Parts: sequence; structure tokens; C-alpha cells
Amino acid sequence: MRPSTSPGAGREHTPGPRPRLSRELIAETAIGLAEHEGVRALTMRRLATRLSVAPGTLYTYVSGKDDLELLVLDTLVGQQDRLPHTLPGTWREQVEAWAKNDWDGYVRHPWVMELRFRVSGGGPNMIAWLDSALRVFEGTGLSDRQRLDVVETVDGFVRGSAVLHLRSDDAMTGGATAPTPEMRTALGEAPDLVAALTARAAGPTTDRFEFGLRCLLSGVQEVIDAADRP
Amino acid sequence: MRPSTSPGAGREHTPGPRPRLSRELIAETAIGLAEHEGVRALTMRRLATRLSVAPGTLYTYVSGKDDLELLVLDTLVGQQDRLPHTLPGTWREQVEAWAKNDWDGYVRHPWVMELRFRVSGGGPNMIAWLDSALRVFEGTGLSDRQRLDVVETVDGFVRGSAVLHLRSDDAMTGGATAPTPEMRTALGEAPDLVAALTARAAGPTTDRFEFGLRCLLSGVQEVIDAADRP
DNA sequence: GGTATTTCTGAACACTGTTCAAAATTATAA
DNA sequence: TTATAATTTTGAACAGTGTTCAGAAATACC
Repeated sequence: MRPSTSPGAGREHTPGPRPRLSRELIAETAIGLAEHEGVRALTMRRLATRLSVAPGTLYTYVSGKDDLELLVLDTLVGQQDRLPHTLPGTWREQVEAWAKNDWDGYVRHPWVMELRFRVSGGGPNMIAWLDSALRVFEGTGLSDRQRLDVVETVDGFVRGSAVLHLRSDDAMTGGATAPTPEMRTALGEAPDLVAALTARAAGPTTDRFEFGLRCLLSGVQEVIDAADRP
Repeated sequence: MRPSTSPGAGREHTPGPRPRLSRELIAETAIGLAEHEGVRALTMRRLATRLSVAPGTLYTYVSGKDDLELLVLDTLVGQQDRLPHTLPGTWREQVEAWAKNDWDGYVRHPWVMELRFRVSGGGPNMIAWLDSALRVFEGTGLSDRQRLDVVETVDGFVRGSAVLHLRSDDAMTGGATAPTPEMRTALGEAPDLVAALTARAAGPTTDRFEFGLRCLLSGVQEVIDAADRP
């Protein structure tokens, strides 16, 4: 009923026809589909077509679309080559590296974020990643709970920052669509916003993600210092 | 073709039947629908049924579902009773109040977040809110661009933190659904994570949102101090 | 060979957003 | 008053979605 494991998982001597698909193949194909045709094209039918298979077939490998999306996310996490706690440097350098890496991934592949905010729960790779992120703070005097707080805070910041980076810029000013008359009047009554937007557009691309990350990590540093020698 | 304004907007003496609906009524009904039956029940047809109207009728008030979702979000923002810069206290107290308020809203009405991460662009109320948030930093020595950076950083943090608060807790440990055997083995190889989760479950609900917010604002404070007297 | 077990198919179901000609309704001009 | 033009509403339709399920096809074990 809820096959979250591939059909021929354990051994190869179950009766019935050989499975022509696998969870891994489905995940890779789904990623390719989302990458090339957008996340809106990631439908069961299109995926089945790409795999030269009837739509219903997918349901022997995946319990539904939610499960598929979770599988895709978990596969992507598993494709990262280095876990956080294996990175070089201090805890702060490790966090900066992992955060920057995640942020790059989100910005380069915006469709991933759309999934991240819809999918709930986590797969094995996500769990492994989270555990590794916790180990980054082994040297510091933070408690178990504080470590989890910090990791989730940073992770949440990265996601929130990435989605704003992709959305607000062109959307607020009306980049793609022509600005509605309503919007024009609203902007007319928002002088500070217009000033800030034009200032940003004029100058070079100051990386406000790194700016925010520095702010956040400085705050974490304070907590660590306080916890280290009370 | 793209009616982002209500039909009988300007005056009441245009020919044709009196509009039985309005953008406001549609927004309120949509909010009620999402609130009571979940955001997945917010479909054009159900909304039309609730309004005792044919599905196609909605398209004279709203250009499509994207526009409807944006309208819902903008309406919610407009329902907030106080704009950030009208709150009492220092910039830091104002930011804390607005961030906490937003966070409460997201946690209390999780369906709002699901929209926030799908909808791009902003309506008049969102623009007004953003402008108000910028004015919070009028006393500080921050530049226009820095102010926008800070506001977006805080806003992104709030969203990211809220989505994690709603997702990771019960989902990771398998709150709703029974934990898959795969998950159990994955958790077996993640001792730090298990320790942190149990520690969190055992103790009282330490508000890790406020923890992260304090971290972030401490970092912002540093930047302001640096900008104030160089 | 027979049997049990599994995978795969193809059709169906109940939805979804969206479009569009025609009908119904109203304000203004003749 | 009647006619005209403009606008809203309708109901049906289209293409697409996730999901289910009886039956057909394929394989390992006895």
C-alpha cells in the first residue's frame, strides 16, 4: 500500500516480472524533468511518459506525488559531495561554507525551493545531513538543544533569504509584468521603498545574503562565548 | 483581459448588470475557505460555489488563480492593525514586535506560508508594509540599501524559521505517519540528532525563534554601531 | 507443468484551471 | 419608449491533473 522502498529491494528472487524501474531511476528522471521543463511540468503522467511506462506503474514505486517530491528532495541532498562536519576550518567557517553552498543551490535551481516549502518530513539523506550539521558544533560549549536551534535557525535563514532573493527584486518593481496602475500609486506613496530599490539597482550587487549571514553568525558567536565560560 | 481592479471600481453608472461580487468579498471568502478547509480546498470551483456563482464568473474579478492568491495575501497584510514604524520603542523593539507578530501569524495560520512561497510579486498593501518597515531604521545611520537588506534579511529569517517550526518537529521524528523502517535505520545512524530531539522533547518549549531573532538582531546592532560612528 | 506472486497496463473517476459563445442585465442615447 | 451598446453571468466544454483498479503479462518456486 505505501511502498517507500523499491520493489526488488532485498533480493532478486521474488516472483513476478523484473521491475523495469527503480526509486533511483525515478528520482533521477524526475530531477531532470524539473530541471529542464520546470517544476510545474513534474507530473505523474509526464514522468511516466519519460520513463516509457503507464502512469499507474509509478505507484508501485512511490505511494503518491508527495512521496515522489520527498524522494526528489532527499536524492538531491544525498548528491552533495561533502557533509557539513567534514568541511575544513572552524565551526564558523564550516557553517559559512554549508550555508553558502545551500544558498547557491537554491538560487541556481529555484524549483528546489518550491518543493522544499511544500514537502513536509524528511528522508534518510536529510536526516544524515542534519546529524552532520549538528556535529559541526561539537567543539563549542553549546548544549544538544542549542545546537539544533542554531542549525535550524541558519537553515531557515538560508531558505528565507534565498526565496526573497529570487522573488522580491523583479517582482516588486514589476520586472516581468507591466506594473499595474494600482501598483504605481502604491509605489508613489512609498518613497523610502523607491529610494532603496533605486539605490540597490544603481550600485553593484552587494551580496545581502552574506551580509545577513554575518549578522546571524555574529549573534551565534555571542551565544557560544557566553556558553563557553559562564 | 487582466482585471486587477474590481469591475465597478470608479462609478456606479456603467451599463450591464450590477456586479454581484467584489474583489474584497472574493478575498474574504477565499480566506475563510482556506482557514476552514485548508489551502488545498482553495480552488476556483469551490470558491465559486461558496459565492453561489458559476466558476467562470470569478475571472471577471481576478485574472487567474495566481492573481487570486496574491489578492488573498495582500488582503491579509492589509488587515494588520499597525504598520511597523508606528510601533513604540527603539528600532530593535519595533523589529522584534513586527517579527514576532509575523511569526505568530504564520504559526497560527500555516496555510498562509504555503501561499507566500508560491506567490511572487506583491500587492499595494505589501508595498505599504515594506515602506513602513524601512522607516523603522530612520534614526540609525544605515544607508537606504542597507535598510532594505536588513528588512529582507529579517523577513526571510521569520519565514524560514516559521516553516521549520511547523515542519521539522513532528515530521522528522515521524509524528503523523508511522516512521518507515528506512527512517528508523537512518535515525539509528544519527545519534547526535536523536539526542538533540529527545533533549528538546524533554525540556520546556524553549522558543528557538526568539533565540535566532536575538542572534540576528545582535548582528544588525553591530552593523549599525559600525555605521553610526566610523 | 502448475501455482502463487508481483509488475504492468489501460481505462476509468473525480477533480483542477481556464476559455468562450450565448444569454441576461443595465445605462445611456435616440 | 425603444434601441443600442456595454457589461456580467452562465453553462458547457477543453485539456490537464492525481489516483484507483480489474485484468493481463511475467517470473520464481514447488
